[in-house]
Amino acid sequence: MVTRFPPEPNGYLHIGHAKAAIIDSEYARLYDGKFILRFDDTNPENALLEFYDAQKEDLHWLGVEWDSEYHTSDNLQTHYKLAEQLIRQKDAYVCKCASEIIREGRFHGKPCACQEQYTGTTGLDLWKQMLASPENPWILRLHGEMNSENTAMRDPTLFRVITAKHPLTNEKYHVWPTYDFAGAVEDSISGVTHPFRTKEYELRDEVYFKILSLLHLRTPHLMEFSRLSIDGMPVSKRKIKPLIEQGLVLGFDDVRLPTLRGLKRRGIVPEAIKQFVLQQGFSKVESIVDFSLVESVNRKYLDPKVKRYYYVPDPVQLTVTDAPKKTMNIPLHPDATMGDRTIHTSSVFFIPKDDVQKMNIGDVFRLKGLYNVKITKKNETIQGSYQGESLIAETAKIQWTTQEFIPLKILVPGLIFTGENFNPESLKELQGYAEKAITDLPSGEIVQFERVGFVRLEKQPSGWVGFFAHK
RNA sequence: GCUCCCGUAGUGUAGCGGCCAAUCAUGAAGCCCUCUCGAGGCUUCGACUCGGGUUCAAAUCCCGACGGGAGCACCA
Repeated sequence: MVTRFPPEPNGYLHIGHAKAAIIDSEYARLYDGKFILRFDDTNPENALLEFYDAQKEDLHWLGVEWDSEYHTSDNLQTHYKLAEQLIRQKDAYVCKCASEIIREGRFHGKPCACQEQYTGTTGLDLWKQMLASPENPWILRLHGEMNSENTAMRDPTLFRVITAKHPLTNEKYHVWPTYDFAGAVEDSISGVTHPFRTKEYELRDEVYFKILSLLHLRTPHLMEFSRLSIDGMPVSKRKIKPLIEQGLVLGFDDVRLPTLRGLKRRGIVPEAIKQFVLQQGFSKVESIVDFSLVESVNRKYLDPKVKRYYYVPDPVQLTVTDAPKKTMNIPLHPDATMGDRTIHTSSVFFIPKDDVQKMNIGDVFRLKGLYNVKITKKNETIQGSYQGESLIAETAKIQWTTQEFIPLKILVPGLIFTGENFNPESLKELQGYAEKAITDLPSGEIVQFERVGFVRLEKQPSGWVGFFAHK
């Protein structure tokens, strides 16, 4: 079994690409086959040099590995030869009509005069002229079935002239194959046995098979699956680009976006994406998945292996009047092999306002991992008294910091779209104090802030910032 | 408008004619456990779009309706 993942190098990869890449690579792995990465760079107006590498980086991060890679643009000479063959066989013709005329003809199922005239020897001649000079902006069309009920079969375009400079071939070529032609031909000649694609291409299957059969090329076994969409997280550049341009999101790696870079930045791990995608299976059923499914899978990966720290949102000062000075080694995880951090305490602490509001004078709570405190005064700040170290059942265990804290802002992503509209409330902020120990962590580390959630920490020039992944 | 695809709990998914008073996950509720509101354990809730047909037997096959999605580009 040979599969392939054929992205167009025109942007960063997103969860939808991930689904395709994972399905492709997993099938190949399952059947001990080969998996090819092919850049479908047949439109120089779209392809951008930076994205060849960016997409590879994204795939590496995802944990998708391929056996070989190449660019469709490497093979244009082959495509030209095959085109010639079709023209010679009178299965393709040069069409000089304006695009509106062509559109109308296809709509009504009526062929234009070019179909008869510009094929065979005459067609070959015109084709050569197309190749010779971009001054002849004609197209090459398949002689399909103009009266087919499947509109994709009404003499689709096979090649067109594009003069934009291509990131790899520069100005060497100006006649480029369309998706229909390039996709079919490349799948076939590169040895792909099972090309998977999303089901919006279904109507093009007939074109795909027709092209290959006219060319007497091997026919792969096409398979379709549905697009993966996440509720409130659109994937289309059409929707995301304006947001970036207007400065509403930070970039393609914004934590609210379902791009691989956005997900990574938010603290979603590749294993979770993979498992999530595999869980969806691949059927043709359209579904709009809830992001909570991703969160749940991710949480299960993170929980056993991520260090736990204290973060106090909306801190309120607590002074423990008779506090013993202590030096504590508090474990970073119930799994003791993950080590601990040392905290020196005095009489001053900070605890979350939310918890303070729920408590009254006389209540006893526990500074988690430290000791018990009884509230004696409650104003702007609160005062408490030391109540010993032994665990008391049913007391609230609250996370805390000492005066040795670092202020930390945590960005909390929400759904970036509500229906068709940008959600201006989609990025909230948490202000609070984190224990100093997190500054020893490498930038990019994901931690669990107890009772808050999983957060990816990033060291920026202006200091540490947290990105909330999920509870 | 025309053509194609799809339709199982709130969400995602398994099911491919009898093993289905329908699987698993997620979610919600409750209990247990735990020095977290997380994780783990247990329990509960919750679905075959509708109407016909074929069959001894239908979530599974056929037809129709309804609902959703896609295509009708010189984009992939």
